[in-house]
Amino acid sequence: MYQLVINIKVNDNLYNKDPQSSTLGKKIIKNSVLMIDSIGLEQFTFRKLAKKIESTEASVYRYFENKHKLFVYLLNWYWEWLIARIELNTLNIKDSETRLRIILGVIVDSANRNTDIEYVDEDALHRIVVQEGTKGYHHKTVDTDNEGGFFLAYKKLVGNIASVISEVNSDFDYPHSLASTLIETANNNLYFARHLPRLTDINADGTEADLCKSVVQMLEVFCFNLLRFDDKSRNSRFLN
Amino acid sequence: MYQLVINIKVNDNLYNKDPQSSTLGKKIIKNSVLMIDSIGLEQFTFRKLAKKIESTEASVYRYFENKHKLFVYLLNWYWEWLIARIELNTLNIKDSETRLRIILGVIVDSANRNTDIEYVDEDALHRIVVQEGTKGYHHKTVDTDNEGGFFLAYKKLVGNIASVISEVNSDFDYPHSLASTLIETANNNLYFARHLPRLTDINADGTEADLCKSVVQMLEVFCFNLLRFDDKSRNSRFLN
DNA sequence: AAAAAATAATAGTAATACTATCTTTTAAAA
DNA sequence: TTTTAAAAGATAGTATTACTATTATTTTTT
Repeated sequence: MYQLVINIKVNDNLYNKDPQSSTLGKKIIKNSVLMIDSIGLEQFTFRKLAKKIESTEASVYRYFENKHKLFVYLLNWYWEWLIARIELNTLNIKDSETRLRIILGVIVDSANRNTDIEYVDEDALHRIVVQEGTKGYHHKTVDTDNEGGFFLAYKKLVGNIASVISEVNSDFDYPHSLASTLIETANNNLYFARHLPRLTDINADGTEADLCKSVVQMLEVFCFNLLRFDDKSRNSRFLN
Repeated sequence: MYQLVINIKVNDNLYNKDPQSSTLGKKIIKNSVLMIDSIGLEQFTFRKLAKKIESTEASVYRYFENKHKLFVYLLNWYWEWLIARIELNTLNIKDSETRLRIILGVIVDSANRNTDIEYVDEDALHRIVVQEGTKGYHHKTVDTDNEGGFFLAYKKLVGNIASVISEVNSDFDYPHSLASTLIETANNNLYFARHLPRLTDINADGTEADLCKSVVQMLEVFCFNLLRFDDKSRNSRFLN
């Protein structure tokens, strides 16, 4: 057994001063994650954060221009971390269908990890992404944010998954849409199972692990049935 | 040609005083939609709204306890309107596959409508749903909101679509998840095409109508390929 | 040991998200 | 047609948010 220390690099337009470069910076990241997880993005303020870390609002502002940028910073951290975990977990795996299956597992579950960064609670961050992730890009500033490269990591993640999808079935016309849909569907169904159960067929009565397993199973049905059906050569094999 | 006047009924836990019952109330609804569409949910405040309709903050508060409830009210309005449009457009249509096809068209496009309510700009409301819809339930108060019945309309909408899905393929195990995924995927891909094109394969270069058409086409692929493949009898027909 | 950089302490501002109260206008009931 | 009740308007006030600015004190680097 071994643990890999991953160095997560985040787009530097997102901060004034790199939070990974100092103790205070890391404290800001760590406690932002914990606080947003416990009180939600709306209730989270720099004032409350400063109080918790026994620093001052002004000091927090030296790292992040505003709450939105801090939040998008955290999302980027998550996306980069997903990219890294996908890469690690599919290393040396030749068969693209197997790789896609592994990807689905990694998207849904933050548990099966072989990485560890001391100042970020990955489970809390994953909960944040599930609960509030879409607020990062459903925002009036999305276009300028996008120009600033705030969503490059998400695009890269989707691009990577899309290329595996295309390897599995090169005839399929919507690899990017399917990739983003799989990610969003994973998060939505985890959220729905817990809060709005009539919007899903997944149930959240069992353990956390059971829940993840059912979501992965469902994503596999969505993904592979769709891709297999759309493989025109395979269809014609059936039809002949 | 005829126009149907639909009466949209919204859960009365969402307001203090029914906005549909007075001129001021209707003015609040109408201008909330226009303002949120133009400046976004975050920037929208009761103060700005009051100024625009030449009334006072206090008067707005007499109708809605807070911005969140007003927003969820608007979402309910949209969901009820979708339910009504789906019902109208599938009236007398026997074949469930055709019904599902029609549903996909209605979800994506607010244009092909045969209803009209003078005090709600449906296109603006549709844009709001696409841009900010998920904020209605991705909220710390989701559980109490849910107990108050704030999401009954969305659940009903998903339930209705799910039952058509089950009619098309009774073997399919995830009708509710597929229904909610189709709605969310429709909205996401409209949004992505306009703002984050690398997250989708749909392109937004053509007209609004073209965009909608491509999204419907994609949803049809997602939906029917998935359902056809999962029809076990059909598969075995292929396999034998 | 001096200079530079980071942080803390403190203060202040405009805007937000309300609550409260009182007066005037409008609409419904007697 | 009056009376009365409800709705709306006018005005004021509060705690919190989302910042900016300034100065003093530490900490780090040279």
